[in-house]
Amino acid sequence: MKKFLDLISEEMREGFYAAGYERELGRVTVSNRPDLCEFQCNGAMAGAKQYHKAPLSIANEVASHLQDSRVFSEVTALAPGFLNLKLKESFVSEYVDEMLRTEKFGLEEPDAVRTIVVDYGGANVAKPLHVGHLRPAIIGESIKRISRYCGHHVIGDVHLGDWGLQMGLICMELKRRNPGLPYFDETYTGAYPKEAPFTLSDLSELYPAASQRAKEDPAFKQEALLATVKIQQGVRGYQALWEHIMAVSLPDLKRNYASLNVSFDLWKGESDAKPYIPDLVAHLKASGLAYESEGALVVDVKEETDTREIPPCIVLKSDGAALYATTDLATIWDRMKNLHADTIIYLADKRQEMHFLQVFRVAKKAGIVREETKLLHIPFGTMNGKDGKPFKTRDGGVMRLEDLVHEINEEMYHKIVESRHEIDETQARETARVVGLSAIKYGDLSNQAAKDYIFDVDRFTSFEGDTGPYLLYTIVRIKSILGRYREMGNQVQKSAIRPAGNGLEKELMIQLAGFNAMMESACEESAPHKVCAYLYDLANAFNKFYHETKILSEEDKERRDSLLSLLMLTLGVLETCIDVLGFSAPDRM
RNA sequence: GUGUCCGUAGCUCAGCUGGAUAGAGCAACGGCCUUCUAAGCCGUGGGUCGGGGGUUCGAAUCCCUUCGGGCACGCCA
Repeated sequence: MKKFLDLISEEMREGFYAAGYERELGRVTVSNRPDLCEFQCNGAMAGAKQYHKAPLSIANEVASHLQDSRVFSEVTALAPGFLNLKLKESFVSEYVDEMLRTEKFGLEEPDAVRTIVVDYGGANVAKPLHVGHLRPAIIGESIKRISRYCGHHVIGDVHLGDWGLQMGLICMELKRRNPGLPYFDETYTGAYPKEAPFTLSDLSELYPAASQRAKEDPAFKQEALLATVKIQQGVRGYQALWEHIMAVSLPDLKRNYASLNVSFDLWKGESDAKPYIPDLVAHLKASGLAYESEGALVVDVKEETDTREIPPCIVLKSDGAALYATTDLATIWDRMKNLHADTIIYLADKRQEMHFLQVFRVAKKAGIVREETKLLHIPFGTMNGKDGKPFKTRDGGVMRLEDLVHEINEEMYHKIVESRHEIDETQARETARVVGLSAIKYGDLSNQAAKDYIFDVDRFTSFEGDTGPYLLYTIVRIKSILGRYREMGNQVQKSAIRPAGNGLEKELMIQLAGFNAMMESACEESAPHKVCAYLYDLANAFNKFYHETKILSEEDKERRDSLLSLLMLTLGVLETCIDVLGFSAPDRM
């Protein structure tokens, strides 16, 4: 289906053309004065200069040519040259009626289907997931779902951080505590134990300890760097330890991501890029781009138009070890060769902007990707506490993701039990989980990704106003009406949606009509927060309508059927939107 | 220092390809449940859009400048 606003603009363009002006001036936008009109066109003011005429007289001429429009019920010219528009009830209801009967509510398939790889930005396997991992997981999941819904071929890759210095640090901290372990004995040739010499909670303590020590003790850091090289070279004992770390971490990571309703098509990591590194390095050398500088292998990436100094991208460290840029480049190599990616989207902290700029430039210059391949870094801001400083728990540590989810679920559970005494324990727990997830995800996604944001548990657990639970509540209300209608012995079916019976109904329809345009732009811009804003507006429009309009007690059968169909459409659109955001609604709450 | 992002109501944020009276939510205050879930709806108060210039018929939005903050700037990720 054509987009609603495009249809309206087309009509307006004809108006301009009929009055003797160029069509392009007829662009229509949503009104910013809802008290005056539903839509507006500012083309008369834009065209005033070009035609040497007063904007108001242009507007008047255009308006006079649109008096018998099938789209507009009212076209009013107003000083200094606004065209204020109201739509015909029938035009709106016909569009919405067609949405109800069209696949994906009228969202068209893309002109070109792209293969999009979403890189969730590498949760570190060296430590349990903490609240800092919330954003890439939630935003990445949503971008994946939005793109997929819009018809693209999308592959989500968790891309674990499993090959860097953090692994070497853990090994050395372990060695410091247990020097006798066979992994560190290079003459040892026997089999290594099957069980890891540490548990998950050991791991969560080993890494911060090692990281701290490395800062204070340069010798320790040197050892860790060396250990990292050994891991990368596949030295037996270190390889075995690496496997232990993975074996201990992975189940926990999977469990945590699952609890967020986040899933991946690929569970790859930086280490999976290993096989492509030799080819990559050879290619960079052969192409003449890579050269040795201060012992390291680097590629220049600065460009004429740069407004600042862009340091060269280091491809291999002077000790021969791979680093972040190496594995990222090799991973791009892999994704181009084996996945045939058209677009790669990276979810990573905005502090990594320079890194991605360098990597992307090397990939382009070296022809690892095609000229038209899109490499996109979605930077997100730092998560701060209420004091505006990086978020810490009361005792100064990082808050584990698991604890946050638990805390929110508890809060939701109490709320549910409080309002519905008859509900049984299991059901209340399950509903709490579903509602809690909406609170976390919507709370995160409704903020613009790139900004720093205040992490406030109180805000996440509140359920009034612009929150996930508010949206679910709206959905539950609609489900409840449709359910009641079925209980009365009726079948819910798609009847004709007839022209709106009141202003609030019409506003609801207009909101619904904006669905396809919104979804397309959210996809184009990788902007889940646009879906959130739309969802909130739609839920608002529905709740206002709901408050004024009795549906089941409507006497006129045709009108009642029309209202029920409008409800079905609203429900469908709302559920589609929350689905692409990565959460779902219960039947009751 | 250079670059970059940001500064909008008491708090958290929208709005930024220039448009008419700058919007939500929270918090405060006041209404609405015998009627499809009140996690809702309606209303009141609250703003020099950091400051100053400029472009324009028109600027929160574009340009310049200034102040304040975050972040990044070669072998971490």
